[in-house]
Amino acid sequence: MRRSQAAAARAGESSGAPSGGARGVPEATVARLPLYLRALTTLAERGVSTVSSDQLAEAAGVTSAKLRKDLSYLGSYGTRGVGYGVDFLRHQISREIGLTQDWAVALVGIGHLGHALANYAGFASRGFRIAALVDTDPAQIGKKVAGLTVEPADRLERLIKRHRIAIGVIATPARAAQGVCDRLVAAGVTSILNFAPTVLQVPDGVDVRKVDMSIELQILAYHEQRKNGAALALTPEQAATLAEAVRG
Amino acid sequence: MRRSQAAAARAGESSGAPSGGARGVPEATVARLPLYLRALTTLAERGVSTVSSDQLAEAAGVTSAKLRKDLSYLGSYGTRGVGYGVDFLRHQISREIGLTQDWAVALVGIGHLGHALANYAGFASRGFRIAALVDTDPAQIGKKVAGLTVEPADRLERLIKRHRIAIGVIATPARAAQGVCDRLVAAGVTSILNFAPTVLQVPDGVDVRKVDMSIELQILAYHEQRKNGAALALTPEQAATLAEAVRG
DNA sequence: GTGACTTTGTGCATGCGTTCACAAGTCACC
DNA sequence: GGTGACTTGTGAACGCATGCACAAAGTCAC
Repeated sequence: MRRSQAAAARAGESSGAPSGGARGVPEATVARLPLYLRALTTLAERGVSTVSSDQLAEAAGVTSAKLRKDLSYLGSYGTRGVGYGVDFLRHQISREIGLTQDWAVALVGIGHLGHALANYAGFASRGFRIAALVDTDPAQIGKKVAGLTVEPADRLERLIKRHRIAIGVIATPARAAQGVCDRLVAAGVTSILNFAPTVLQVPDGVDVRKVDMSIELQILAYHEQRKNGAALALTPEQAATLAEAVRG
Repeated sequence: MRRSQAAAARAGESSGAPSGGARGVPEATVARLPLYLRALTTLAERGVSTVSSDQLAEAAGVTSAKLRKDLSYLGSYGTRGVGYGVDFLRHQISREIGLTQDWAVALVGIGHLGHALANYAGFASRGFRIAALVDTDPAQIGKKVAGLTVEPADRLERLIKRHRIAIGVIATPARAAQGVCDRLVAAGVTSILNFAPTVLQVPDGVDVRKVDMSIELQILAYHEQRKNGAALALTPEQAATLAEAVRG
């Protein structure tokens, strides 16, 4: 049975996981761990060996109380009166997220965005290795992108099995996304990162996360509208209320 | 005074907005409106003129209760016993988000990702118009990308003023992002969409949203780790607990 | 060893978001 | 005009996330 992306992702029901899973880190915390990890990496490169929750929170863009509570879900990795060991904490978070192992990723859709993703260094530097590039466009197939050959779509299943790929990235046009998604899932992929502007339907046990620039822009536009000239774009009701207020 | 991206964005304190703003649509709802809008557009193209909350919820990947509550913040735009008028609702949401007006956008950083963004059709089809392409790389400057000429960075301020740009998109490497952000803000930009893997510091009144593929992948990896072989990657504590359970 | 100081870890309160369940309203059909 | 089927809009309950405030636990100077 298929369920919606939002239903599965939001509810944090990444089922298939042993219920109760470990110590049960809240979803909101999980989403911030990569942020902390990045801040810690920056600090480590700068030669910092110890950091307080205040400093780390500042670097990660959160409050120190939130940071401490987040970290407390992982364990007691700090030292009172001192702070956190940068390298130690970095390792703990890496392990928690699962970055100590290597993740093979399939990238489907080698258009402009696919090219950008294939060449993005941020993947490789974490434990993510793009193991397969796939496209349906005959003009793309066979071409070398970021050191890999673009394969035709019908090899998808074979590639996933051979490279033990668990994560798929969809960078196709919207109309092709659900089909690609279905094939990925059928071949055994259980985590999908979707760049196509579509809601994907997946069965239980498959996680979907989406990255949607158009939606982000629209959210910004909403707030922008309220800032400048809220008066320039009034709803009929607002206009009426304003008119009343002025008269009254 | 500078505040962190997360602090400002999460708290929904898009300050600068008249406090209380309109009827006060919750932030979580605002984030879903674009989803509904997209689903409605698809339905309209298919010739559907009326839709129930169940159907629309299915298409948008949310529950019908959530959808109805979300829409109720905008007003009573449905008809009991019937559903929602597709075109009417579409227009109402568009207006609420602010898509009835044209938004000029500046795109800074014309690398692989910048190219992909400049060519992305999803922007133009909504009310977003890329009005300026800016880069520091001399090799890029002067080139035509998606019909626009790439301008040098020192023209940033002038371009923003001339085109009345309120929204900036940052697609530079991480190390350049904060500098670009500062210049955008200084020139009057009050909404920023950040693709660089960095936490941006901005003053009150400026909204920042980030799109970070590396973080999304890490969140997927976390859940993936719990699914397959949770046994393959045990923490010391988990291993101990397991061992005990087996013995006991 | 002692006292002053620093910083973590956490119980508690608060607020936001989601879900449930149902009254109120609409339509079609007889 | 009345009846039954259907769907919205919303009050109320619940649960998750955040912020606050402080005890617990450590360091450092002397």
